[in-house]
Amino acid sequence: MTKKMTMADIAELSGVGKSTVSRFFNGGYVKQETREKIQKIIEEYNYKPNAFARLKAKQSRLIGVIVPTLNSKITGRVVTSIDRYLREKNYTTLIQSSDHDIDQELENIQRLIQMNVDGILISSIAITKDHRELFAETQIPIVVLAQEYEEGISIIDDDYSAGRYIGAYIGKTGHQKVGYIGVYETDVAVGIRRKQGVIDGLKEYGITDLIIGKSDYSFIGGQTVAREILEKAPDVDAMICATDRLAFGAYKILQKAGKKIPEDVSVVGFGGYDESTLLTPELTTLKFDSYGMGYFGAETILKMIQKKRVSKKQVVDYKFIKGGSVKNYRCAESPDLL
Amino acid sequence: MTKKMTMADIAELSGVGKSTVSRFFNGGYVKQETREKIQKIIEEYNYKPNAFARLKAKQSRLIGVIVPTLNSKITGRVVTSIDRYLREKNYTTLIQSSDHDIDQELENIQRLIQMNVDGILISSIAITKDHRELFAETQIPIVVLAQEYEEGISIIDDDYSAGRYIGAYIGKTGHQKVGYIGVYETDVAVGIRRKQGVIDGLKEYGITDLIIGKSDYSFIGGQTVAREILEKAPDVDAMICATDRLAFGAYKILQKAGKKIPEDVSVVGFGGYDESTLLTPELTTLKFDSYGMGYFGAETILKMIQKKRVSKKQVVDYKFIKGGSVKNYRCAESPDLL
DNA sequence: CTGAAAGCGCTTACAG
DNA sequence: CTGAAAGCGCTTACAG
Repeated sequence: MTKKMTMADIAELSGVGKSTVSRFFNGGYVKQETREKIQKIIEEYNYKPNAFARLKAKQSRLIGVIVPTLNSKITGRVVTSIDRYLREKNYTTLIQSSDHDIDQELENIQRLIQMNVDGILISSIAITKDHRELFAETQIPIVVLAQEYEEGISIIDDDYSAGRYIGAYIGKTGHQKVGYIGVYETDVAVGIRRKQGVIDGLKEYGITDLIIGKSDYSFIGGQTVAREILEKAPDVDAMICATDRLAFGAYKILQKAGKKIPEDVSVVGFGGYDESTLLTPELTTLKFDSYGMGYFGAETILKMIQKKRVSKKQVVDYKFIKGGSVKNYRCAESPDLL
Repeated sequence: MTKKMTMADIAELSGVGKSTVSRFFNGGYVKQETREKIQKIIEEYNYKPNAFARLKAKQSRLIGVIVPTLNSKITGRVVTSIDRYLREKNYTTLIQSSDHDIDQELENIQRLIQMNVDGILISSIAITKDHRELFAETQIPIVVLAQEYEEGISIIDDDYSAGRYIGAYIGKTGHQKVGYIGVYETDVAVGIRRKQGVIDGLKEYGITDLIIGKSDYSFIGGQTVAREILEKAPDVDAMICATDRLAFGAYKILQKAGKKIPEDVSVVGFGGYDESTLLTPELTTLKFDSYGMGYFGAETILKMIQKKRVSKKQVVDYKFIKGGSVKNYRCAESPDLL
């Protein structure tokens, strides 16, 4: 393959028409004998068809994946999972990052549409009116990841239920003064639903007066809000953090302030990063099935392409991970009761 | 844009020929007046040309980026940086993950070549004979990231020097029995050069007898090797880890074994992840400039496309990050001397 | 089961 | 400065 081979070259070398070579690749009728001749040439020259030249094809076998950032543990897991699934099924994954910028995200959507992808998986931090308009205009199947999307298909974490679980856990263990480090409400899944779950979970145990702060998704942001909470409520005895990374920020600030975790302040997060088990004490957290989200997302988009039936909304599982960062006030001598 | 617009549509709507619209996008001669007419229609319909239909174009304005995994902090930084630079310059980044599989990586290279990308940035964990053959066959500019590539252009971390720095640091602080948690030697940069630097740095201080273990890049791998070292040399007083993630594994094992860091065993890594400052004690480590690597890689590939001169090898900087995981035996009362 | 021909959405000499 | 025409590497009816 010293020069780039084309389908015409392969056709000539194998002594067949190029339509036949095309059919060979797209699963059309080709006699076994012809098939073998083509196969031989392809292997000899290591030929791979140019996926982008399939201008007229109904299917491009290209799937676009849009992520808010390439810098996140969770995103890494989701995309890895998608890519594995799709590659297995002979699709090519086109990954685009929006770098937390809505305009860039909209641009990415348009670009992928123009690129004639067969489907788009989008993990957005917020579905805006512009998104809805773009989605409505196109025929291309779209699956929204991690955010609920009423007008279409989505795969979501069970944010409300997870939040409620954690809220109840903190209530049940006898905490009194609770701080919440959340994210902005443009992110409906995490900023609203997860938070609401936490609030409702706490309410079950009579805790209604919590201190709520908001942050972006950064380590620094977590620190800033933790500091604010500590100033407003020096007697805070628990910090619930919308993500593990925010919890990392809380750890940092609490340590600096000379507060012991969990003796003085309990900390809990959402995420279940590997690193969390290394903290002292290990972070109590809740792990969403990110690989599952990627898997179901990929599976669903392929089903949609094949016009199969898919559920409007699929909810992926989560798992509670008990670390040592939450104190049990109710039952100090047997903390494993919970 | 209820249907997909084509250049022909835009041409018709603006009352010009489609060659003119094409020229508009590619910086050819277009009269100001005509330019405005086209501009107006484009904005109205929010048209974006289909990057994949530029079959005949000399330039596709597509740059392929191949990474070993999407699951790494460092890779995330590098790719984010590349994507920002390229987007700024109006190029589209096509990210492909090899998922630590050489065959998949080779496939990715071929696929990108067939896709007619203008250039390829490849961060490989190993350059094999197959790589060299593929690279030699194509005319497409290629920049290798993180590995030295004698036959071409590369951007590398200064692995030897960094290793030597750390080795000398551990020697200087008076350690005696040193374990090294490295990676396999197929990864020349980390598996060989970084290790050699460590060995030479230690030698400067008379330490020649170290216990060397090898691992993949995983948390679990780090644990396994740390355990082995501990068995072989219960009196080990320092563990040098080829990456922070491996150091995390070492922390885990040492904690389990009841060894205090750094009183009983010092630990040091390479990476400089944010999380490392959260460990107790904070991990002493060395941070490579991954954003710089992405930036220089992107800059270099564009220069190559424009047939400008580029250096064969560019070395990105590193920074020593002093945590609290290394004990200074030489001068225990003023540990900040170093 | 196979090939010639038209067409996908764009770019590029070329003639004006 | 602009447009008609040919061509990029593929796919798809269609006729055989």
